[in-house]
Amino acid sequence: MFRPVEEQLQLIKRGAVDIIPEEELIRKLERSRKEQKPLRIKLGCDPSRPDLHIGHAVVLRKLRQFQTLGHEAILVIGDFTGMIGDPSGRNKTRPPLSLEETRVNGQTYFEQAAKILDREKTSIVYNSDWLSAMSFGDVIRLAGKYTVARMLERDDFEKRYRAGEPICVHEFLYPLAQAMDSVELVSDVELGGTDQKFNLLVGRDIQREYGQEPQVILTMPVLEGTDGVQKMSKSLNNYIGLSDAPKEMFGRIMSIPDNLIYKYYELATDISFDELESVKAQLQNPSLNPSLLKRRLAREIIAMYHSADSAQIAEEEFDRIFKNKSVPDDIPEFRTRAVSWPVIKLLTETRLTESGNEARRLIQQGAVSVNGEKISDEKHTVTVDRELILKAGKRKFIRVIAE
RNA sequence: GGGCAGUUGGCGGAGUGGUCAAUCGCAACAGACUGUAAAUCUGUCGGGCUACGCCCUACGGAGGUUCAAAUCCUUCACUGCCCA
Repeated sequence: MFRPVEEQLQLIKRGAVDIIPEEELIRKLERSRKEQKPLRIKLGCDPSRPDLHIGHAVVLRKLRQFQTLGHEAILVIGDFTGMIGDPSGRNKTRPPLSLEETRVNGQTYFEQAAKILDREKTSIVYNSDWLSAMSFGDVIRLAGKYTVARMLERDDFEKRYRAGEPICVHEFLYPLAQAMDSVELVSDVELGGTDQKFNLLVGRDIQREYGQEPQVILTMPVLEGTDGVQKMSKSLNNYIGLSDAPKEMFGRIMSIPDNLIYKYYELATDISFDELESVKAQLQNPSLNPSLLKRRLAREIIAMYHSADSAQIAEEEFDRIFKNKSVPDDIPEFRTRAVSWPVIKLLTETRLTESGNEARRLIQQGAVSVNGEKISDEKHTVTVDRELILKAGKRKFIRVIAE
């Protein structure tokens, strides 16, 4: 049933940053194979932002690999911890959510995660099930097992503390709560991004405190967003969402900087080791246009979450708009009875621009056109005969139709 | 409980009575160019307008001083640091 340990290890290590400690993982794998008993692999997720992107997918895909190897995937929806607000990787306290909100988000989360995981073989658990049952006394006893100095070892806590930024006491409880999840689930391995390393390690200590064999931790790199610098996240608007339409995905992938191409291939696609090597070699070849590799990357990713066909359609659409500078297939419509429209009014009314001033600015910058003809006079009046295409900037179009 | 410092536009961060819709950096947007919605360069970046000038709203909240306040005073809220 289980493949040889060496073979398993090769797949498990792909892309991983840390496996701590690796010998323990090997021991666990050996035992699992001998006893024909799958390892329990835990992945916690934060339901405060339920829109998954390919950055989340990196670690979900790792969980999927464990499933493929026959191990048991446990997805912990942090509905309870969502109420605390994990400050990992952020320098600010997050606003807490209500339990209901986190439950709803958790469901949404799973729906999207199911694009990657083997739906039938994934256990979904909500940590409010056990955490909300803990009494204040339980919590104090738990808190007694860790020290403030150790908490302050965590990089972001330390930074915030030094910078004189607020750290609330409840934030210290987050790693402990997450550790209790591991105790409750008796996890063998816990996955996470490198930014989760501290939390995962606390899990080991607390499991030991509760008389369990500590979990092995495995961290995956954090994927930078389309800006190429910051961690992919929705709030920075540098993400590629798993539910994004193919066209949207294509554009966003094309906008990543060249130096991220390899990383994306490595962490976000399933291409083989050999192909990865070939991508690396091609990137080093100065006569080869990197945009070709980006195109292929975009097609690979879209094929995973949509289909190969929609990937091709998205690529054609991309060329039509940006290479040939023509109008996309389906654009929003605006119906009107009025025949004469001052351009500025039409731009604001159709929501192509936020304000009149913005409309004026765009006209001055030569970004506005009607049926392909540039409008340079901000007092211009547009006559809506039957229909026309209004364009503001390179990505905003609207079809204006006379009623 | 006491003392000190702080709260500025999406973010970071200048500005200590008029010349401040607020230097600068990042992000964003536009144009040019290109190998792509990369990079680079240039410009824009609160709202409204009868528009090279005018009006409105805005520098944590409320009130006050003043011809005039982001800038001074009072008070409330929040945050950090130090002492207890």
